[in-house]
Amino acid sequence: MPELPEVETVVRGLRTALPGRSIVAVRLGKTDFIDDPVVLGESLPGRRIAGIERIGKYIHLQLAPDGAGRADSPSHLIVHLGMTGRLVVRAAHEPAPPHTHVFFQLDDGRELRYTDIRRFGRMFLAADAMVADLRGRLGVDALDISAEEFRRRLAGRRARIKALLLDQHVLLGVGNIYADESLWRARLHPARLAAKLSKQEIDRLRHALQRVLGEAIRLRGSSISDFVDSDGQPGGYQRWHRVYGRKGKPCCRCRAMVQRIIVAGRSSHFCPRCQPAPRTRHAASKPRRGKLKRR
DNA sequence: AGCTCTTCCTGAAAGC
DNA sequence: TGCTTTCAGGAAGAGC
Repeated sequence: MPELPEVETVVRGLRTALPGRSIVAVRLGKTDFIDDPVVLGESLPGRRIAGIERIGKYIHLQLAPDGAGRADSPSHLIVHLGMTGRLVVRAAHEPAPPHTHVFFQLDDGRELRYTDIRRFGRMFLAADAMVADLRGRLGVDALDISAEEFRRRLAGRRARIKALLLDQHVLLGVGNIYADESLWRARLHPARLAAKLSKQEIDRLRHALQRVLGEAIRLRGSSISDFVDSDGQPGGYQRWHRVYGRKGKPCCRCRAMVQRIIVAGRSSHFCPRCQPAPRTRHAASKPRRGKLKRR
């Protein structure tokens, strides 16, 4: 599933292939994941791709100003890969895999293709203001966030740390795999409440997070089920997962059995020995004695 | 504020 | 063996 390292890998690949190319034609299959497929199909032909960047898990294709004089046409194509989305550049004559729903025919005989089995992805055209709005609603990129900013965003939050790591309004780019891997590395239980983490624990978590993300980018992402880069190649970081998908296997640090529980509605993998569970109020509280307050 | 549940979707894996 | 059920999850919205 594409998280920050996978999206970064795709963006770097697209950057070697797309800038300077123009979109000649657009062919669409199923379009229920596209905000306005008609406008997308009509306004992209003739547009030149100027650059590609990553906004969290979003892929942002910047389009050069419209040569046809339609000055008001949106100049940003935003793509979110969801769970199973793939953006691949291929020669136009090569057969496309099943569930390929968008074909951007390029002026060099190749095609940028969007394939998405489950169609959890999103695709839309955006004007400048919409991109600014998107950025404003989202948190700070997990790779860039400073220690101070990370502490500030977790301070006083009574949510579980796992929930906050996944919350794109807090931190950008982290999904289930890298949340679990970072928490293992920082030796923090996923159900710990953010407000109860010490400064040292928060700093340790940020360090673990950025290290895990950096290593994953170096290995071109994790391919669990569907992920491939813009050349169609899988990543390599899945071989280095320490807890994700390792339920029942020994912890790489202490040999205790890796467990899987649901935290914040997400399956969470952790080592019960390295990542001690928070004290629940239940277990800690003494039976109530004396008179109960009337209300 | 933050939790749980639901929805979207398909294919793999588990269960019978 | 072959069918049915369950599960996975990013994000948003509802309801509590």
